[in-house]
Amino acid sequence: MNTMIHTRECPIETVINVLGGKWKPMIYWHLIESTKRFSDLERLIPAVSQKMLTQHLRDLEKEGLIVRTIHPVVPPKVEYALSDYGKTLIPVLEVMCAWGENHNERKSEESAS
Amino acid sequence: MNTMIHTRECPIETVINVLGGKWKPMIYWHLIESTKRFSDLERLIPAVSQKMLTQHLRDLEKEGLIVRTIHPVVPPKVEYALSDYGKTLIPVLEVMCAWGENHNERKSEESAS
DNA sequence: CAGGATCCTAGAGGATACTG
DNA sequence: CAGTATCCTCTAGGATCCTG
Repeated sequence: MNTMIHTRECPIETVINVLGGKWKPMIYWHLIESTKRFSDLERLIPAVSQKMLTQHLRDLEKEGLIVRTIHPVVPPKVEYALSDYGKTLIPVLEVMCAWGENHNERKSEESAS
Repeated sequence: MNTMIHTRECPIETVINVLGGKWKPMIYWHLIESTKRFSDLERLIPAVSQKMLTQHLRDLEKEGLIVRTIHPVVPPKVEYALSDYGKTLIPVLEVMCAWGENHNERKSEESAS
């Protein structure tokens, strides 16, 4: 495989596409902590619409980052968890998170001066 | 302006917002290599429109990531370079890039099977 | 409970023309 | 050369209603 970055789709865009949905980082973030049900995520992220929550979960599942488990009970019980592969994103998120926090502080200071 | 909104915005979203424009990662990526003129970037990123190139450059400048230097000559000469602060993003990009490349390969294999 | 199906809007981005 | 200024398109996302 060619590792000449410029000739291929920028891998950074890949990451942004994977996490780029409005609520995806937050969804992912909550799943790092533990497995969650659909209604858990709705409660944890009150502003998200059902439609987008569903759609983002499907996207993340399609990328192999999360696993959707349907328990055949009544009422329905569906659980979402990070896949082993999905966990490989955690260190990436941590690095991003650290920079993002610093950047937010920087902007706060600058608007306070 | 105060920072009353201390809802602890997810720092990951901060990174995504900073790099989230359609061409921002690519612009940034080219500037890592060296200082570039506006026309250089147009040539390096043929698909970008003038409008978006200008707009994204302004955004990146506003975030303090790049520096815009106007040389008072005729014809105009404007150069864009990473700021020292902007360079702090490089390690973050490298981590993202590594994961993104791996993810692209993974998806290639899966669609080839 | 965990969604699917519809309809609708805002804003990111594109196309084109013009200019100091 | 390095942009503005307009106008236009397209889609991510929101709101609402319905169901196995």
